[in-house]
Amino acid sequence: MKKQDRGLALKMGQKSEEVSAILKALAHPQRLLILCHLAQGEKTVGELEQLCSVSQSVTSQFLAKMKTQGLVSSEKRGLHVIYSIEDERVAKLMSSLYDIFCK
Amino acid sequence: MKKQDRGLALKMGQKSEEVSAILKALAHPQRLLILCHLAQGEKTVGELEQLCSVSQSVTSQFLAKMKTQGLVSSEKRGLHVIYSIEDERVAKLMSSLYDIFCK
DNA sequence: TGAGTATATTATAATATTGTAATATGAAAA
DNA sequence: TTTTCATATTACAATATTATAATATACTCA
Repeated sequence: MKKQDRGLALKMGQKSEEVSAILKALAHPQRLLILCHLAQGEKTVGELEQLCSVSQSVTSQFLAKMKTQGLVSSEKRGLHVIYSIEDERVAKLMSSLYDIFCK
Repeated sequence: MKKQDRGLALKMGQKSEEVSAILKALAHPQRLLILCHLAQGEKTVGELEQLCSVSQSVTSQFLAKMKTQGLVSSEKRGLHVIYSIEDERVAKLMSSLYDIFCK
């Protein structure tokens, strides 16, 4: 094993709880889609429901959990609640996923 | 929404089942660690057990499932079974995760 | 104020994942 | 050929996730 590789494994070991928790949030077809749309800009709950074909309740539950995790943030604007990606690492990850799986 | 962004969302929509299934495989602290070590080169089951502090049974179960998914492959060599990453996209993803979360 | 709209919350059943313990297999060494 | 070592498999209890349906909140507008 090369020196730099040992470093990689070590750092991953320290972070594996945090990183796997984030991956778990993305590890659902419709949550992944929700984040994919949010990666392109803020959206209301209703927009996400339609774009991703997820029920009102599930959309709201998913967003609430991801907000608790600090992955997204929300802002009330009139009747609507607008969500955006809060964790920059999630934004980067979505971009990598696009590069790896969709090009 | 920009044209290129609609493209991104569309492609992600088509792929979201497959991609989220792969993410699910990584979305566990010790499986992530296993893949992190495999990303640095082939390893025996016993090596992975020790490197990741996972029981024999669980290590084997995790590897079996990831093999069924096509993410890793195995080869018997003498007494040992050696695993490696089979899906190049997983290797790329591990590398991206390192860049995003460990730098 | 009252109706309608957008979102959140709760309870719950169905299903999936996780970890443990015990046992099985199969190759190599003694 | 029996033993030992490395890995795989199985059964199962504990826990977590998912989706649905029903209800609640809270804001806006007539």
